[in-house]
Amino acid sequence: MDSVNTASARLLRLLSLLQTPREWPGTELAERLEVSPRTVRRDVDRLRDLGYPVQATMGTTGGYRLVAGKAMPPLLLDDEEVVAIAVGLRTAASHPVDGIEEASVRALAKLEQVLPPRLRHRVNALGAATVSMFNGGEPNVDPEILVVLAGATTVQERLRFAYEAADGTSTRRLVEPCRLVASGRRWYLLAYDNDRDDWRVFRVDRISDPHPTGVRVPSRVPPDEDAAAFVTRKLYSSAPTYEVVATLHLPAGEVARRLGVPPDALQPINEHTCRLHGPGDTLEWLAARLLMLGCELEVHEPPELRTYLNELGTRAARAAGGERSVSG
Amino acid sequence: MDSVNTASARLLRLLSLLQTPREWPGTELAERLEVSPRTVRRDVDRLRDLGYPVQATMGTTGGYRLVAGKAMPPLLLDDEEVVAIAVGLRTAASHPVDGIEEASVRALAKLEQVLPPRLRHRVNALGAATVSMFNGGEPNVDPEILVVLAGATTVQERLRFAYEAADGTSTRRLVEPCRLVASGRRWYLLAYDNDRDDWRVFRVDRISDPHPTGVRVPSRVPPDEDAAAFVTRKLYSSAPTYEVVATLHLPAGEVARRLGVPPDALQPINEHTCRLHGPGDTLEWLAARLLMLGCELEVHEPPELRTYLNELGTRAARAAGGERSVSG
DNA sequence: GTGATCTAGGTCAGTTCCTGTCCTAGATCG
DNA sequence: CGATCTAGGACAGGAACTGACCTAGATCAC
Repeated sequence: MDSVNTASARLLRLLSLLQTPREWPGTELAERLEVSPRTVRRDVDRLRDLGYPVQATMGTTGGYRLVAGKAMPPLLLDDEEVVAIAVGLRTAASHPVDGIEEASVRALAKLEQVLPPRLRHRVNALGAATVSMFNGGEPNVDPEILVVLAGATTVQERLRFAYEAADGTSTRRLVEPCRLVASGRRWYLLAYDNDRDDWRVFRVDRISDPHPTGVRVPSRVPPDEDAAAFVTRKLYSSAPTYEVVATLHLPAGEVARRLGVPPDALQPINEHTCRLHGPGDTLEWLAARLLMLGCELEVHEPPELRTYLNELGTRAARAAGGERSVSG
Repeated sequence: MDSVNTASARLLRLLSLLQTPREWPGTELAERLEVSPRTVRRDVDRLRDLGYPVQATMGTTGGYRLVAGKAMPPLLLDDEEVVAIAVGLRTAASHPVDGIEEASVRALAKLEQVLPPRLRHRVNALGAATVSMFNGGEPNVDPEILVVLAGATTVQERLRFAYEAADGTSTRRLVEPCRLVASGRRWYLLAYDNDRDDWRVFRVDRISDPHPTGVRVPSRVPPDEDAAAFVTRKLYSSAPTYEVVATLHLPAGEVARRLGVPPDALQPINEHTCRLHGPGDTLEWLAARLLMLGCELEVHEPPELRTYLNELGTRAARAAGGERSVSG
């Protein structure tokens, strides 16, 4: 049957077994792999030579197990685990608030490339239902599109897509993608626009129907050393970004832990109060983050946030039935 | 140098190359792997025999690439991708709102077992700062603890930990873990308490300092067929869980898409209005989800949510400087 | 259409490497 | 102290791998 390539296939199966969080006696491994215990010992040696540290404990209750080493071994995952990882990566990519956005998308691209269709369906079904609480009216980034863009960027392949401008008009673009950058809660694509013969920054949530042309192009030198800096520079002129100043009636340490902001964004005022000073992307996001701290606070800047909080407050009061409650 | 085990190691390297989102001509693969092109073709055949579909395109621009097949190939990830996955899984495990909580934790356990120390540090540094917006006063679940519990559960290994009861008193427990269950936004451990000689349900966020004893115990038959059902039954008597009834001034389809609730939780009232009827775990969570829809709404049940919304509304208004603005 | 470039795969000989069966040594636990 | 496990050397037969050379078929650029 599948008796092909016995040695390599066995090594992979052995790796898969050893990744289970338990100890495997050599005899049991020999049974499972249908070889002699001596061969198991040799296989373990082979894995060690490959750089994967197999720890062995001696004595009656001993056995083998894979432990943390210098390099990551190939991950052998079952269906459900793969789905869990894919869903996690999708939400992480849709809500870039970390420092690993590009890596998330790369990993997602790598994973989706080899994701069996049945698992892809499950991921889609689950992903649609997830963490949609963030997009308070904001258009969300489609992970599928991100994956396509990331692929085209790493391969340096010409790309065609439809782009909806701020005024609602839609145009078709032909670009050479350079880098995918996350800023705040949004994704941006830095690319050279072949029709306009200049560098452009595209908001990914306005890109639809991306289509790799298959044409690979030589790497064009980006306009600036740091792509992220270029995107930021290009964007601060047009996209609204808010600079928040607020007084929070909560210890600075507590706020730092809960909001995960850099330490220089917080100035302690006294033991129970501190001042927050940092950037924000959307009003909804800012308001939710601040209110869910659960403490008293005063927002000083920007005025738009104060307006929004006022509106949110009245809406919450109306939702609670401030005027008249519903009859039963 | 590392010329050990040429065939197997080469297969893994080939897999790693083919997982990159690009096309690899056979000659280039031969160069990279330092074998003849004929051997590359044979290696590709081997991979195909192992079940990993290598797609080949012919012609001048042709080449090999790994595509989606029936089974997942071993994932070969670089450092940053691993960190991204680990962070994504941690947040997913801390906020179980999907249907794949157990799989997330299993995958996380598998990954953390072999995570090199330097990567572990990066994951810790990033994970601490992430998505802390959710825990509006609620104690958060420590992913590390989840991983330990999951490991002990799958291995059926006795476990010792400190447990803080609702009244604040802390006791040490010795249990045989049976299953880890996610319900709402919380994690629960179903286990047989060896001291009390009975089944108990522990809230994971109240468990600290878990310690596997290394003693493996035969699988005890759980009290009920379905562990989740048992946990639910045990919990509904003590833990507060809310049943929400609300009218939302937004089309039912839009709400379903944004909230990700099951279809039977929504009844369309008219074209622009629908009624939501579903469970919720904490008031903060419910309020945030509903308010971030951005639409007008009325909450009918539970009364606690209406009280909370009222309080939130006044707090938002105060934050906006409803009475008097700050002097400049 | 023609040629270039790529995948696909058969055959064959030399050689490497793998495997199972012995064996002994050392560590650990009850 | 004995049982149980890992660790690893020696050896012989056999399986499998590799490179070289060959032809066939598909695709694309010119």
